[in-house]
Amino acid sequence: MATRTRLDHQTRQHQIVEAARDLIASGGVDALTIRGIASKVGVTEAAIYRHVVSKEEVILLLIQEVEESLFQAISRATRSDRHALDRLEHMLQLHVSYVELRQGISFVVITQAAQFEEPRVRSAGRRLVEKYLSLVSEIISQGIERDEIDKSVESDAAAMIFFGMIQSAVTRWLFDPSTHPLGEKAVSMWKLFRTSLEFSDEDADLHLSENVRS
Amino acid sequence: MATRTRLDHQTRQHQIVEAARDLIASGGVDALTIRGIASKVGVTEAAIYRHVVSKEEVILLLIQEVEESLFQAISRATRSDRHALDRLEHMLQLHVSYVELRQGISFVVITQAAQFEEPRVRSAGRRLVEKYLSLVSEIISQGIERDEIDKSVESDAAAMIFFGMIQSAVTRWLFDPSTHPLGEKAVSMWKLFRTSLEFSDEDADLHLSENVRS
DNA sequence: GCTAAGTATGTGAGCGATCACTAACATAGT
DNA sequence: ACTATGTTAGTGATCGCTCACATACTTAGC
Repeated sequence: MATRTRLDHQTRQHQIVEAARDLIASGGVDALTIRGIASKVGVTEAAIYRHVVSKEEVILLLIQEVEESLFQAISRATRSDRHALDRLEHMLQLHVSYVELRQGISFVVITQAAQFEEPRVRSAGRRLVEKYLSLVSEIISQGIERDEIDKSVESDAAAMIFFGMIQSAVTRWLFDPSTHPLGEKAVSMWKLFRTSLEFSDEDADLHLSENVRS
Repeated sequence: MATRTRLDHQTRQHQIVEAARDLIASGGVDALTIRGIASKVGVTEAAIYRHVVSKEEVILLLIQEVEESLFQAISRATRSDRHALDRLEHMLQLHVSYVELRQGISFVVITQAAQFEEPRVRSAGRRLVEKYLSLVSEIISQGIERDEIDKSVESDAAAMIFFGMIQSAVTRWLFDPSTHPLGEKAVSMWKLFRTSLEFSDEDADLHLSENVRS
């Protein structure tokens, strides 16, 4: 028998989450099985349960991992103190790159969890979506305070449109990646959407001078 | 034993699709089983297979039914010859009402089908999404021709944002219907989005944004 | 420093539940 | 008689999960 490799708890858990991510990315949620994870990790099914109490925990860990890596990926855009519109544009671009890199399992996982029955999975998904929306909404609110975004804009509605742009781009991209490149669609949508955040003409002179001065 | 009721093929197929819709609406795609359908229809499992060759056919019939009923529901908004922006607003409102009435199984079904493996289900989902986007895009193009919408608007990008607004509203609503009423969210997003379609003093707008942001 | 005990990580086998689907047979409607 | 619509009773596959047992690694007593 080949030498049985023994790895510690933490490493195995990490491998499990990674395997889970791969399985979903390649075969959808239906493909996420303990058997499949065991096979990918290279151990038996029972061994998986040494490091995870249930399939539900795998999903929760996966959502947590998605949350951490996504916010890590887009953090570069959020923590700068540049113009709010630039931050949003950068954030959109980073998010799109993240989805491409991870084969679409960021919000796909979540929206599917939306109608899962397990209450914990459901609320984990909801928390992630709300956290994301809050982040976008916050950037917009700051932009309004700094007179970088029109003050008539409702930040919550704007955040939802932002979120929706990603959802629609990803949906189409998942159906046919080659004819609907994520990046290009995102750019053209952003080009249009940003016009609704910018100042309208009536206040143009006033705000222009204010911004230039500062 | 109670008298066995015998119904014709067409009626049974209709019952099957309706049962499938209910099952998904209440328990997600995982809840869609032939057993569940049989139970809801009130016959045995084997009887279902008298009217449908496979579970895949049930899904295809369901997508077809969603397509027909959705386009029927929003047709009132599209065939009028009113202002393009009014048509879009009306369409959004009708679509939202439709989703509420049908408990969210319009695009939820579809986006989940996006990562199904079955090629036929996949392409049926894609066809529906593309058909919807074409409809919205067409309205916008007409609006541009009639000088009702700014000619710098890319109709495809605008259609995707429109589609995304529905997706994000539904996603949030599915998580928590009471705190995120579909109609209200749609209205506030539309209020914002329509400003990017309306005419603006393009030259002024363009120069303003460039000056401010560089 | 050696060894015995204890613990963490593995395996193989299998349990009960559920899935989509089918075969053999029954009976209602034409 | 014939066909369409049912039923009962199963099949094999797969699922999440568990149990009894094996072995690698860590630690404590001497």
